Formats: sequence, C-alpha cells, structure tokens
Amino acid sequence: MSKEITSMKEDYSQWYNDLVIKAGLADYSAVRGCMVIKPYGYALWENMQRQLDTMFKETGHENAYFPLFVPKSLFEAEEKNAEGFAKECAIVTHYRLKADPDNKGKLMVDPEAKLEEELVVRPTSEAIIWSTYKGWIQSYRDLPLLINQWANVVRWEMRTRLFLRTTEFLWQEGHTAHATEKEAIDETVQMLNVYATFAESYMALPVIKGVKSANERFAGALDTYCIEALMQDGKALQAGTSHFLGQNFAKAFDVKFTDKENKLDYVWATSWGVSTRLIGALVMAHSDDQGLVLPPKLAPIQVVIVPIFKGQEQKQLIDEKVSVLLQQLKAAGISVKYDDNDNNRPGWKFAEYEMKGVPVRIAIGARDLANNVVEVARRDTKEKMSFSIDGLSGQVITLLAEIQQAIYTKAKNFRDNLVTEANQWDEFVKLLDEKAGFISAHWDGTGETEDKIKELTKATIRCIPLDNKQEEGKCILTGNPSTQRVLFARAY
RNA sequence: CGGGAUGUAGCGUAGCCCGGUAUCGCGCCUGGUUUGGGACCAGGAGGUCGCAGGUUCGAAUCCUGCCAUCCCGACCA
Repeated sequence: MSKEITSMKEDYSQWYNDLVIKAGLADYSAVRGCMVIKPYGYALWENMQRQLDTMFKETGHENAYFPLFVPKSLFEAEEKNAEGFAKECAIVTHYRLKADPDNKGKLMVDPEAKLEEELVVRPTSEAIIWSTYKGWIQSYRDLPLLINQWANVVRWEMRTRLFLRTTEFLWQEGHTAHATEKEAIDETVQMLNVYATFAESYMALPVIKGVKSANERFAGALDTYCIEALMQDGKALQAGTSHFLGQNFAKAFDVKFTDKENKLDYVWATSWGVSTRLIGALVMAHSDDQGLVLPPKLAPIQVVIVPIFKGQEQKQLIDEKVSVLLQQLKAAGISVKYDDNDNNRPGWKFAEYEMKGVPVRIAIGARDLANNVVEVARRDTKEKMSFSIDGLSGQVITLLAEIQQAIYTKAKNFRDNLVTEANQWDEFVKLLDEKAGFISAHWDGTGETEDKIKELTKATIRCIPLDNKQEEGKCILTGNPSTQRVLFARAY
C-alpha cells in the first residue's frame, strides 16, 4: 500500500533508509552525499538544539559564529589536527565563473580568478576559532572563555549514510579556553556529562561514558571523552565527543595569557560536539517495523487527535469537543495536532502517525462522546486505553512521561544484555559474530594490538569506561598483562 | 577508490533477450458515496524512457561513451 518499509530483520540497513525517507525526516538530494533535512526531521533537530542550547547556557556558555572558510595557512597550523582532517577537506580555489567560449550556455571556472591562498571549508573549526582567540585573550581575567557555535561542517567522506555520515552535516561545537589544566579537564568532563544527560533523559538513549584509546582520539587532542550508544542491530554508535586539547592549539596559534603572578602561559583548551547524527541514533535505537518511535520529550508532535465520524453532524460535535481539548492540551504545554483532514480515513492516519513515531494518538468518535471518553493509543507498545475526557490533559502528561521512561528502560535492557565479557580470543570472535554488542575484554594498551584486532574482526575499542574497575587480566589477543577491561564493538 | 546493482510519470514497476512511440498499481485532480486499522465508484491530468553519440526507415529496446544514485568494502563523527 501507500507506505511500507523493509523489516529490520530482513535488512537492517534498508530498514533504516526506508524509515528515514518514509517518515519524512530527510531526502536524498541532487548533491552526492548530501541530504535534504525535511520539515519533520528539522523539527526534531530543533527540539534537540533547543534543549542542548539551554543546557550549554546553564553551564555558562555563549553562542557565537565563525566563518565557514579557513585559510589553508591557518588550517595547517596545528599539525596533528590538520593531518587528521586533510584527506577529507573540500577546498575553494577560485571565486568566479565565466561563460565557457567552447560550450554555449555553460559556465567554466575562470582561471583568472584563482585565489592567492586556498580556503578550506571547515571540517571542524578549531583553527579559525583559535586564530581568533589569540586576539581575545590577554589576561587570566579573560578566562575562561566559553563559546559554542551552531554550524554546518563538511567532511568529504568516501561513503555516506543519511544522518549517520553525510558530506555536510549540522552540529554544535564548543570551544573553550582555560587558565589551568585542571579547569580544562573539568570542562571536558562536564560537557561529556551534559551530553550523557541529554542522551539519556531526552533521547531516552542509554550511553556509556568513556575515554577513547589513542587510535580513536580526535586529531590534536590529548584525550577524547565520548558517549557510546548501542543500536538495535548490535552495532555501536559514537553519539558525542568532548576533547581535552591541552595546550596544543594555544601553542599552534600562540594564545598566551598573563596570570595573577604576572607570568605568561599558554591557555588550556577543550572542544566538544554533537551532530545531526544524533537523529540517526534516535531512529536506530527505538524504532520498529511500523516506523519511528520517538521519545515524547523530543517528538515534534507529542499527541495527534484523529476524529472518527459518520456524517457532518457528528463531525461538528467532535470538532467542538476537540477544540476544547486542544486548548487544554496546549495550555498544559503539549504539542498536539488535530488531523481532521478528510482526504484520509482513520486507518490511514493511524498507520501514518505510527510511521512518524507520534507518541500518543487519541481517537474520538460519536461512541466516545456518548461515554465522555477518548481512545488513547501509545506508539511504543501499541497499547490502547480509554481515558475520560475530564482531566484528559493531566492523564496525557502522565502517559507521556511513562512512555519516555518505558522507551529508555527498553533500550537500556537491550543494551545491558549486549554488554558481554570475553576472556578467550575464540569466545571474543564468536560473541562478535553471533551476539554483537559491546564486548568487555582485556587489552594490553598498545595501538598495534588494537589495529590487529580491528583487522581480524572489524571491531574497535569504543571506549575505556570512566567508571571502569581495575582488575588484573591478560590481553584478549596477545595475552600480555592488562589492568582493566575495555569495550570493543563493531561500530557505525 | 575497489566490488555489486539500479536509472521508465511524484513513488513502486512491466516492457528490453526478439526494435514499430510505453504497462500496471499507489499517489494526484474533479464529482459523488464514505470514515472505530492503510475506503469505493465514475471521469481526468501527468513521460526529454538518466545524458550524449552511433546503427536503423524507425531505438526504452541494439552498440559506444559518460553521468548519477544506492548497497557492500577500505576511510571516517
């Protein structure tokens, strides 16, 4: 019929693509690797933005905006960062087109309009921001400098996937400068906690907080903290990162400050970001074969009301009752839509809003009016209930909170069941193939071993959990001594 | 960048082997009947068959080249 999606079981990847398209989150575009975020998907992003932005401001950050372009000489200043991103940069080399004399009606790059210095389209903004900070920071009184930017960035990936990895994506990037190392580390951890709280309390997405191994560290960072989530196919997804940059960028861009004792020192830095990839995480963590399942706290539409009527007289009676309910629900802060569109019948609407993941559906017909009730269906469990019309908004608020909690609990149980310890190499490989999820295993701490494991199994170290207990053990691959377990997984 | 696949109406497709101006379903428009899980009837609109060449009286179909997208891999948030 109108809309069907490939089942998760049949082809997880196709299920995901179908879902994103058919739920109206995004579309493929005329540009390879770039997507159009459609209104429903963008509304979801706006809800995420709004909450994150609030949390950033509550922790003392301010928003600013820096240029899209980074002069190549600035870009290359911090060597490791430049090297890490070099192979995925888009570069502006010219600033003008002209009519092509050999090809009527076509344009060509004007060779006369070559730039003196190439401009890199930012894959991340450390370079342009730190070159600016140099002028903003002189004294300890200028610190800490706590700035966030909402922006688009471009990373020329070989292979892209809707929301999870697109050539251009939307994100926020926080860039802070501090007087001391400790303060910068505290900031890094604080923002990691902000991300974790956001993921768990708003996205209903359980995450593991940890630190990246050297191999997986952000280019130019001394430490990369991350939150790692698990998708329903058992693959891990990095949902956010917070980097302790040490004095690398301060040194590269010569950002010094005078402290209270009139001593000159380089400042300490952090950067942290989450992107539209979170939408992909949200989709893959909770949804099912009928469509999206959205957490009420982020759903663009929290409640949809569908009228069921025979004839215009009934419709009018329903309209009157619904207009009162709409007022009450809106007054209670609920995002509600009344779909009395006559093009589609109730069954079609039910399926459509299930596809879109609207948490609560209310159906109201003549039968309900007579009994002073409405039929309430929750998206996550598909359970149907009858609620009294009196005090409906209060009941709906309670239900939305229940759904939010239920989605989280379900995802958490799923995740917890997929964190498995492995002590033997055979067991490790078998778990990866047959069970997937996170495998907790000893590792000897070397990049070589990590590379070897990746080569053999495609699994990488997702993180070293922050609350990790220390225990004696032997590396899963080499048998060398180890002091703690780390989490391995195949990842997006 | 390697491997695989696909490109025909807004979407999904048939036709291609064996050349004769495009099939069906959904959607869309008009009118009517409907509405408690993806409605029905009647009428209607909508196409550079991915692009460019070539073969031919004639190309969606055969040949050559190109382009784009998706999937798998390597790379990566």
